[in-house]
Amino acid sequence: MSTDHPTPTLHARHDHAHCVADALTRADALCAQRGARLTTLRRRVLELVWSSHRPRGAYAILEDLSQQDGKSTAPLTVYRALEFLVEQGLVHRIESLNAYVGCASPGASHSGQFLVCEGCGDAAEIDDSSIRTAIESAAIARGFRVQRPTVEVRGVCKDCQEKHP
Amino acid sequence: MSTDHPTPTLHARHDHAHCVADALTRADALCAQRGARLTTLRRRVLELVWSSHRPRGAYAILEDLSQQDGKSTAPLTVYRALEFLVEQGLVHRIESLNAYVGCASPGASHSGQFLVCEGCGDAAEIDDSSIRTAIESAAIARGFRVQRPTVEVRGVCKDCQEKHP
DNA sequence: GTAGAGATGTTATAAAATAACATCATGAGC
DNA sequence: GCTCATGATGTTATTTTATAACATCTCTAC
Repeated sequence: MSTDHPTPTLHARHDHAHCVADALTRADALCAQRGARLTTLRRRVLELVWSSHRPRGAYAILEDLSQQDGKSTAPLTVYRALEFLVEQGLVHRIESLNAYVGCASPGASHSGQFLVCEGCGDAAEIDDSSIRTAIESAAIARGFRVQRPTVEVRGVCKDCQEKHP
Repeated sequence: MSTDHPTPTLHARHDHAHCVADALTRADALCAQRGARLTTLRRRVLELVWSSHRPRGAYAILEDLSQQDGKSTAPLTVYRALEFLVEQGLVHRIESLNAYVGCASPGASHSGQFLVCEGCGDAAEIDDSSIRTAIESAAIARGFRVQRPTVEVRGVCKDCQEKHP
């Protein structure tokens, strides 16, 4: 499932280096505050997840990791790091892509809503309260107790629409 | 990932045989109307998907199929049938489970919203207009064109809550 | 009846995820 | 500082999920 997207556009114009640095700093702070151990490996995996705003597969991250180190790493290593990062709310898993993406606002709510562009592959995290409450209401109406809502909307982002009119 | 759930409860009380027969009849009608070929194989796979209201993995269906026939079937056979059924809107894929479930109202809208119970494993399909419009509005606000919204809500259904208070 | 499209069969392989167990590192308590 | 227990990582093997490439069959339209 190598989804080769042309170029990411959704966030094309921003200072991505800053964006990553920011994410790492917030992760450091959050983990310190919680007494969670953001080890070197986990931090590196987090950085690799953040290397773009496109969800990345575990094996893609694995490759990066292996390449950086020269030696090859086992899948489990990456999966374990990802598991930790997801638990800490630093990374989200995009179910419909079997891939992972950095969380835009760790520490906060976490409804897990994404607009996934078919064009560029970017996944924009949103946190729309009306979606959240609509889901909650629908569930309550059926006596269903919500634990983890997943919203993944496939479509085409603004930039990609402009490119291909 | 063998999610062995105790017993399905969400739809425990209904006449499931009737439920399946109904689904097959509607599928026949829809495909006839569209000129789509609901072959014997595809119909059998549809029936197996409907064997419960729990999403079933492709390989589980494959096993059933092989067992029924004595001879073993190839995965691709099942995947191709499922692909057809999903295209026709007769079956939905639950992304977060890598599994398939019969569509409650084929031919109709198809927003693809599910309440997935962690207890019994049942996936109740809902079609809540306020969820649909909330997603649509959120997308529009960001210039995003929606193609396929996916909503999969993990939680605990009414019956399972009553069982484990 | 025949051609052609679409459906299925067959074999092999890729991609994604986990299991079981060994070893290593870190930090709390002494 | 040392020790031990806990948690993190390494290693090897395997399972689960999904697709590729190509051959053969089977309907349907003509």
